[in-house]
Amino acid sequence: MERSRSARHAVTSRTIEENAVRLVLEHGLDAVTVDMICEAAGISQRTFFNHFPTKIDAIVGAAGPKVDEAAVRRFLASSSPDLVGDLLELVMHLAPGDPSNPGLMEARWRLITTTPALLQLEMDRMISVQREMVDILVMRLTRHANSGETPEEIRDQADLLSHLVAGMIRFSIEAPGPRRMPGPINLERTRAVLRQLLPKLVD
Amino acid sequence: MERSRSARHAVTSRTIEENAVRLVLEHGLDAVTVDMICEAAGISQRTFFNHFPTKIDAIVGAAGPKVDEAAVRRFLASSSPDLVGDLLELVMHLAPGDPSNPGLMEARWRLITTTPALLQLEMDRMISVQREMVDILVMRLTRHANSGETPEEIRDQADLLSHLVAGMIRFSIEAPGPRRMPGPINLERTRAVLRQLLPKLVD
DNA sequence: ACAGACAATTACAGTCCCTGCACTTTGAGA
DNA sequence: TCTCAAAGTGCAGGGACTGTAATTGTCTGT
Repeated sequence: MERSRSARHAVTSRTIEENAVRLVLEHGLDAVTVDMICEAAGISQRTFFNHFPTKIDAIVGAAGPKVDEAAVRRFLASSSPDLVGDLLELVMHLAPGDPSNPGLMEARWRLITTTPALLQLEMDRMISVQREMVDILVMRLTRHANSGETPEEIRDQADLLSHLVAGMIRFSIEAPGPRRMPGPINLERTRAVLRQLLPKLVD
Repeated sequence: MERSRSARHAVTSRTIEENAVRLVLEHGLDAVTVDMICEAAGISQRTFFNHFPTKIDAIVGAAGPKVDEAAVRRFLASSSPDLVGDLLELVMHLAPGDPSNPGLMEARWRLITTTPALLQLEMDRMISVQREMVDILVMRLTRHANSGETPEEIRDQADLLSHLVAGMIRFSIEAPGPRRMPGPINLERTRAVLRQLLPKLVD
C-alpha cells in the first residue's frame, strides 16, 4: 500500500464520495449518517470532515458547476442578434462537476433529481454561476451597446440580465420534458416559451 | 399573571422572538446559542422548539413574506399594457411579515440586511412567493392572450415569468440605492434598468 | 542512509441544534 | 367543581461538526 501522499488524499476523497452517493441512493438522505459513510469508507469521522466541510458536500460534490470555457468564447464571438438564444446555449454548457468519474457523476444526477432537497440545493449551486456570468455579459452588451449608454448602465443591465438568466435556469430545471444528460437543463422548451413571452413584456 | 391560554402562547412566542433578535443584533448569529435565547426569555429549550421549528425561525420570523391581497386585486384589474411595470408594483408590496410589532420588524430588517447569511435566507423566502404568483400571472396573461394560444402555453409563460420576476427581486435586493422600508426592494432602479434591457432581448 | 519536517489520519472529548417521551401545571368548558 | 386539553418542563439521546493531541507514514536535505 505505498502511495504518494497527495495521491492517498485523493483516493480517500473518492472513496468517501462513492460510498456517500451509494448509501444515500440506497437508503435516502436522512437515513444515512456520517458515521455510516465513514464505516463504509473505512475511515474515521474526523477524516471525513478533513476532506469535506459538510455531509452534503460529500454527497453532491465539493466543486459546484462551472461555465464551459469554450462555450464562453463562442458566446462572446457570436454576432447574432439573438442574445437570448446565445445565452441559453451558454447556460446549457454548465458543466456539472468533475467529469473524471463518469459513473459517479451519473449516479449523482440520479440521486439529485430524485431527492427534492438535493435538487433545490443543486439549483442554488447552478445559479451561483450567475456571479461569474456578469463580466461575460458586460463584454457582450458593450459590443452591442446603443450609443450614449454609460459603462455603469451596461453593468446594471448585465447584472439584471444575469439574474433573469438564473430564473431561466430554474424554469429549465423544473420544466418537464427531455433533458440534456447528465445536466438538468431543458433547453428547447425554455427557448420556445421565452419567444412567446418576451414580446409581451415590452410595451 | 392570569392570561388566557392562547394569549399566553402568543406572549411566549413574542418574548422568544424579541430576545432572539436582540441577542443576535448584539453578538452575531453564530455567537448566540439557543440556550442563550432560552435563558434570556426565561423558558426551557424544549419550549423554544415547541414554538419555533429552528433557531433561524425565531430570528427571522416563522411566517415568510406574503403578497398583499389589495395589490393583487389592483394588478389583475389593471388594463395597462405595461405588464412589467404592474408586476414591479405588485412585487413592491411583498409584506415582510407581521406588522403588529413595528419595533421588532424594524430590528429584524436591520439584522437581516447586516448579516449576509440571513440576507441570503430571506431572499430565498421572498422568492418563494414566486409559487403563489403563477396563478395570478395565468389570469393576467389569459386576459391579454393572443388568439391561438392554448391554456398550457399560457401556464408555461406564467411559470417562466414568475421565475424571471424572482430574478428581478434578487436584483432589486442587491442593487444599491434607496429602498422602500422596511422591505429591501429597490423599485425605481430595477424599472429603469429593465426598460433599457428588455428591448435588447427581442430580436 | 538518517533525521527532521510534514501530511494524512485517528481517538477522544465536547458543543450545538434538534427530537421523543413522560411528566406537571394551568386555564377553559361541562 | 371536575375534567381535559393545551402549555410548558426535564431528561435522555441522536447527529453534525470542531479542537486538540497523538500516531503513522512520507518527503526532503544532507
